[in-house]
This record gives sequence, C-alpha cells and structure tokens, in this order.
Amino acid sequence: MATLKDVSRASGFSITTVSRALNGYDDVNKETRDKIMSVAKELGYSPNILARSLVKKQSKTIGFLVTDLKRESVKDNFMFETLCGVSDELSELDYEFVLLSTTTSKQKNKTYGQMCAERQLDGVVIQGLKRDDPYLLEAIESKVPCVLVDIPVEGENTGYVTSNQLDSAKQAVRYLIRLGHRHIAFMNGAPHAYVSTVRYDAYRQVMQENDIDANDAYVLNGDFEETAAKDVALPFLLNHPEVTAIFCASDVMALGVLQATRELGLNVPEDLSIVGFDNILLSQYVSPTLTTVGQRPYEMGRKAAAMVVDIVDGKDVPHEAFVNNQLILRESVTKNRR
Amino acid sequence: MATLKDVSRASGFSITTVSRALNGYDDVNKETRDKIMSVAKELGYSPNILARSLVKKQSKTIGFLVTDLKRESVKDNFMFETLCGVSDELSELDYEFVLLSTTTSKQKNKTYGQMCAERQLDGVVIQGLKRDDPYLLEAIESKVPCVLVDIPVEGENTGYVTSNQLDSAKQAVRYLIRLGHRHIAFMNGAPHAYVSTVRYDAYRQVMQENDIDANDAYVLNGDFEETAAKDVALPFLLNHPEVTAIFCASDVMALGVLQATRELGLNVPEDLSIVGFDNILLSQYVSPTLTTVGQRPYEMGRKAAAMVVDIVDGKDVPHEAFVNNQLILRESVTKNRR
DNA sequence: CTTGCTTTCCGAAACGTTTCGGGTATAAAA
DNA sequence: TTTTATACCCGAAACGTTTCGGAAAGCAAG
Repeated sequence: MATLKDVSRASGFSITTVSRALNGYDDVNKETRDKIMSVAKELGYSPNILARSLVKKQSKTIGFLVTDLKRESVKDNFMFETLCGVSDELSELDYEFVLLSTTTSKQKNKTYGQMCAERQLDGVVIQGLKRDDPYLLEAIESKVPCVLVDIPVEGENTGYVTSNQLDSAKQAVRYLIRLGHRHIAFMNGAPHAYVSTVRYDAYRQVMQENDIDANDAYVLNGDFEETAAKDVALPFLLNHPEVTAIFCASDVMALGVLQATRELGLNVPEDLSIVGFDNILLSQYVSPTLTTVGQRPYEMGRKAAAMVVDIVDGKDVPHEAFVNNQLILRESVTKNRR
Repeated sequence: MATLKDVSRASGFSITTVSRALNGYDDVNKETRDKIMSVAKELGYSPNILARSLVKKQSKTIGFLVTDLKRESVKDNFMFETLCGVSDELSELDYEFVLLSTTTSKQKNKTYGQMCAERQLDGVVIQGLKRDDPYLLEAIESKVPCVLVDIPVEGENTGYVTSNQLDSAKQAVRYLIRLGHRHIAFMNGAPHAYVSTVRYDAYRQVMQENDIDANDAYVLNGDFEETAAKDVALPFLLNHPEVTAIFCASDVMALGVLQATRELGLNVPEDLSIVGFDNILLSQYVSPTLTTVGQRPYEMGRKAAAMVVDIVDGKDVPHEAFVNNQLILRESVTKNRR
C-alpha cells in the first residue's frame, strides 16, 4: 500500500508538504497541492489510521461495550437496535466503531482502563452492565469519556441516556388500576439491575397512591428469563386465583407468564391481564398480542453516540438525554370483570 | 498510561529487555523477568496495540462487513446471529473485531482496498453483499483474506461458508409434493441475490423431476420484503385458486403471504400450505407456526471467523465450509385434500 | 542596502512498539 | 593462558504519520 513516502517520492515534494497538502493546510501552493492530490489518487494512497492515531493520540474510534452478547440475546432485540443506532450515528460523524463484548467473569482479567488504553479508544458507550459489575465504577472514574444507556450516573466525563423509566412504568400500573384491577402482581427481573429497581418502585408507588396494600407475596422474580418466569408464575397463579393482572419488568418474562397461563388453561386477558416492558419484536406477534411499555433503543443508541463524541470533542453539552417510552395498548389487557 | 519506557525506567532495564521479558522471549533471566513483570503490573502497563500493529504490520483485527445494517434488519435476526458467532469465535482466538457497515452507494466513495488498508485489517468476513456490489469483486481480488458467508466464491485468499442451500430447498419442495401438492407457487426474493437463484433452481428442478410443468405465472417476486410479498400474493391467490401450496424464499415473505391469506379469508394450512426459508425467530411464534428451512447463522459466523484467521495465519485449510440446513416441520403445511 | 513580512516549503523529532545485530560477562573447553 | 560457548542484555532502526520550528525566496518599505 502506498505511503506518504511513496507519494513524496513520486511527486517530488517532502513528506511534510505532502501531509500538509493532503490534510488541507493553507501554507501550500495551489499548484503543488493539485499535483500532490493527483499523484496520491494515482497511487491509491490512503492514510494509515494506526500511525495517525499513534501520533495524534486519538483514534477516532468509539467502543460499544456490551455484556453477555450471546445468541440468546437475539430474542431481546434491544441490544441490536441500540447497536444500529450507535453505528449509524458514528458513521455519520466519521468515527469508527468497535464492538467490545464482555462478561462479568472476563472483567477480572483485564481492567476497563487497559481495554480503553490498548485500543486508544476516544470514548465508549456502554450497555447492559449490571450495577455491581466492576467495569461500571471503573468507567465512571476513568478519564475516557463514556455514556451509559439506561444507567443514570453523572460524572466529569460521563453521561447517560435513558428513558422516562419511572413515569412510563407508573403509567402502565395506573392503566391496570383504571381498568378496575386491584390484585396486581409484579414480576421482577434481576434485582441488581438498575431497571429492575425503578420498575419495582413504580409498581409500589402506584399501588400505594391508590391505597392498595403492598403484598410481598405478589412480587415475583423471573430473572429476566422466559422459563424462569414461567416456572415461578405457575405455582403463583395456582395459589393466588384472586390476582387479575400482572405487570412484568420485561416482555420476555411476560411471554413466560403467557406460557404459564396456557398450561393452566387460563385465558388472557379474560382471566389474567398481562402488561410487559420493552416492546420486543415478538410482543406484536404472540397471541394475544402483548400490551407493553415500548422503549426506543435505536434512538437511544443514536443519542448516546452523539453525546459521547460531543464530550470527546470537548463540547459543553448536557450529560443526560431522554428518550420517551410509550405505553402500547394491545390485546393482553382488559377490564376487570370480577 | 504507562508505556514501555516507563516500565524500563522504573525497573532499570532497557526498553528492549522489557519488551522481550513481557513477550516471553527466553533470553532473559528469570529474576529480571519477574522484576519486570511486577513493575509492569504495578504501573498498570498494557501494550499500545496501535504501535504494535504499526511495526508488526498486522493488527490482529478482523472486519465484519455487512451491508444495509438498519433497524429493519432486526426482523431478520440472521445478521445478528452471525455477528454473535463471529464475535464469539474471534474473542476466543484473541482477535479484535470491528463492524463495518456499508451500503451500495457508500461503496463508491471508498474502495474496499482502502477500507482494509486504513485499518490494517488482517482479514474480513463479509455478509449480505449483493452479487453486483462493487466490493464483491474487489474483495475477491484483494490480497487481504476474506471469507464470505453464503456466497460461494473461491480464490487465493478467499473462502466461504455456506449451507446446503440447494439440497435443503429441494427437500422443502419435495416435502410439499409428497404431501400431494401439485400446484405449487414460488415466491422469489431479489433476483440478483445469490440465494434467490439457487432457491429458484431448487424449485424448478424438483418440479421437473416430478413431471410437473413449469408455469411462469406461479413464480412471484416479493423482493424479500413482507409487504411486497403480501401485495403480490393477494391478486395471485385470488386469480389462482388451484394453487394449494407456496414455497417462499424467505420467512419474512412467508409472513407477508400469511397476511394475504388472512385478508382473503383463507385458512392456513387447510386452504394453502406455506413453507418459508430462514427459520427466523418469528416463525415459531406466528399462528400458525411456520414450516421452514432453518439456517444456523451462529455456526456460520463461527466457522467463517475461524476460517479467516486460519487463512491469515497461513494455515493450509480448505477454503469452504458447510453448515447444514434443516427442514423444520411446523403447522403451516398439511396434506393436499383436494 | 538593510529590514521585515509573506508565501511556500522542509528537516527532524515524536508517538510506542518490535527486532536485528551485536556486546559483555561468566563458565567451560582446549 | 587463550579460545569457545552460553546466558543475558542493550542500542538503534524501523513502522507511517503529524507538527514544531525554522529556512529560503520574493517583495515592499524604510
């Protein structure tokens, strides 16, 4: 591959001049610039990004750090959609984009700082970390800018983009109550996940503001997994026939509940109303279609990417951004007739 | 961030020795190696990959080139799954992985060669290119190793991994015929896509080997899109009530056909048997569930990644690999009762 | 003629590695 | 004692850029 030196030799100008010509500096004569340009094109020159990054000490690449990238996450298209958003935004901004996948165990081998340093990442957007993952703290304390999706944390070089989690979750529970439901269960996900805690808070607060006593037995744990949710829903529904509605912290778990109802011969929504969270692709294809709180991961990805390069560029921008969720009404909920 | 020079200064050994110690050369004393190791750890040293790549002239990174990475592709989880496969395999092999997304129009701005050279990619795995995309030819002729998924092309530094496309497609059509269907339509995708041509060939060959006359009117074009497929299926089904089965070149188009039947008040599979191709996630959730030819993109991703690094490493490996498809029997097909 | 300003160019150092070709002890062999 | 082998270490060049600090030439002003 042609290098600066080749162009220099072929055009008769020094390496310095060639570099300056190609980079649009103005202390180079129009004629020589044209000459250099044409020679460069002829030789098929294109700059070696590695060398450039080495001396400029910035790589023009952003990392997209994601935990537990595995085949199963296919069901949860959230990650893929934010990835698309990040990718689109970065390519518009002329940044590269490397995918960093990690697991909780891998984080012990290599520190977050090392990971960034090795690759000279200018910034990173992070998705899906757990609250107690070592990388979370490291990322916040690190000098390299990062923005988190769905984990509100502020810091010098840290930003986040999230949705109106609490409000939209409250809206979902209020919706059930307005339809006459009183015995409403809550299917929680991994307790350490940030999103779990706020969805749980929403549930509790709305119940309280409607003077419905909290019943700890109504709070289940499905660990954000379909089968786990089914397994825990089966005995619960059997033992609590008075429950007419359930709010799930994720659609995937809602699907599990749906399976449980089928096995028990219950009808949805007549016997049990279900509302999920995420608006995954499947939610509009299952039968009955799933009422759910829709997130917009693509937009979140775009905003996260945009914010991180703004921080990298030293622009003085707000370090938080919101993308509004939306309650999407479908077939899995109906009025309480009991 | 700590550099080799820092470790050198702090440990009292030369940069050369430090480098050699850290890289496991054997001409360094055990004691000094230990000393250097501990100093390096203390300083949190980790090598600058950029600098290393620059001198070694290989970056230990593989590109994953994908066309038309857009939100819509979410429905077609094929890409995402191969991505997971590639990612998993490469991380096991200690290679980096950058995602390169391109569109047909973007390919005019920057040549494939430039793209590889800039980033010093050691190799690339390519997915979803169209037969007439400029990058395809460039990739084959390029010196940097590449392996294509689902496009059989051989060359010095080129390999591919594909599935037994033709056989499995034939199997699907034979299945319909064995169930007594004679008037079988074919929903084709983008005519320029490689997969389209082979699925079409399979259809024609099986029809012929069963002495069923080819009827050009039975070949539709749904452009691999749900709505396009629906729009073309609607009038077709209306005008050809004798057709009892349809073989679709993709599940997404099969879903379109399914919609069309609903609008026409036809029952699947009683009035029309449908078989798709791809086994996308949705196919097991729609009602009726979709009989389809299942691909295994995750395995293809893994094999592709493994093959490309083998080629990079100069190993003498076969430049083709196969992952067998499988006909998955579900509800959307039944015996012809007419 | 000297001074100073523009315009246009370039040499050399720097970024953080790897690696080639030695060099200097110490120990073993002659 | 001198030679040879071995074990350990290091200087310097190289990879392909960018950029700092000038330098040469031309020209206007004093």
